[in-house]
Amino acid sequence: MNIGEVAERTGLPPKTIRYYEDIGLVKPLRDTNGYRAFRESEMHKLAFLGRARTLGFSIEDCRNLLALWEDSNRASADVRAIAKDHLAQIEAKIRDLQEMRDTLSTLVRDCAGDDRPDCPILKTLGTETAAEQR
Amino acid sequence: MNIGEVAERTGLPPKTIRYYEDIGLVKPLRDTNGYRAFRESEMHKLAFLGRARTLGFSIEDCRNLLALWEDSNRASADVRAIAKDHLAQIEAKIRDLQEMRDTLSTLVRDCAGDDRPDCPILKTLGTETAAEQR
DNA sequence: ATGGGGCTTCCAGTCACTGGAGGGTCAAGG
DNA sequence: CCTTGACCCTCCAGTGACTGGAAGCCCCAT
Repeated sequence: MNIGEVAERTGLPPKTIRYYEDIGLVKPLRDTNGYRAFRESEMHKLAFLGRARTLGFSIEDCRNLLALWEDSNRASADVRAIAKDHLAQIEAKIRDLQEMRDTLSTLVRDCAGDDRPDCPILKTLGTETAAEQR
Repeated sequence: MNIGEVAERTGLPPKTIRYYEDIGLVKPLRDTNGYRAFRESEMHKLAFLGRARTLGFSIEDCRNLLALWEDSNRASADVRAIAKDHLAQIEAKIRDLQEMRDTLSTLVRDCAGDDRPDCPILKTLGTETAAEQR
C-alpha cells in the first residue's frame, strides 16, 4: 500500500504520515523504488493514531497508548490512567475558555459597536484586570 | 524603568517583553549602557498586552487592538468586531473540547481500570470512529 | 517521448514564547 | 580597589504537531 492510499483510508494527510514515521510511530517497509510500503497492520495503527489525536491526546500519549494497544497483556488501568489524566486537562482547558468567554461576552455586550470612539472593551484592557470584569 | 521593574509591574516575564520588542509591539528607548529604558506609556501598553493575551487574543489581534487603543478617533465597532470574532472562536473551541470530554468520559467510565487487559478505550480507538461513541 | 500525477528528501515556517550560553554592567560590602 | 551577586544584553535553539514548498525521481498512459 502506497502512502496515498493509506492517506485516503485513514484520513490523515501524507505529510502527517511521513511525520509519524519520522518520529518513530510507524515503520513502513520500502519498495525497491524507495516508496513506503505499508502493511495492513500499519494502516490500522495510523487509523488508531488519527482517532486518538481527534480526542486530543498528545503525540506522547499516543505513543504510550499505541504500545499498550500492541501489548495484549497490558492492564486496562494503565490505559485508563492516561485517559483520565487527559480528561482532567481537557476539563481545565474548558474552564479556562469559559472564563474567557464570560468576560469577553460581557465586554462585547456592553460595547455599542458604533462609530463613536467610546469603547468599554478597550477601557477594560487599558485599566483593569480583565478577569475581574463580569 | 528597566526591564525588571516593567516585568514586575506588568506580570510579564522579561523574555516576553524582549520578544514583544522584537516583533515591534513596543519600542523602548535605550540607556547609554544598552539597557532598555521604558517610559510609563510603554509600561501601560505592555500591561494592556498582558490583559489581552489573558483573554486569548492572538498577537495579531493584540497589535490591532493596540493600534485602536492609541487612536482616539477609532470607532468602537472596529474593536467590537475583533472581540466578537475572537469570542466566536473561543466558543467553537469550547464546543470541540466538550465533545472530546463527553466521548472520553464515557470511555473512562466504561473502563474497569484493573489489571485485566480488556479495555473499551483501546477497543474504541482501534475500531470505531471515536467521535461516534457516547 | 511526453505529460501528469505520485512519490522521495530536505528545509523552512507556523505560534508565542522559553531556556541557555556567554558576556557586559551596576551597586554594595570588605 | 576588588569582589560578589543581581541585573542586563544578544544570539541561538527548542517546543508541538504539523504544513508548505522546492527540487528531483518514478510510473503509467497516450
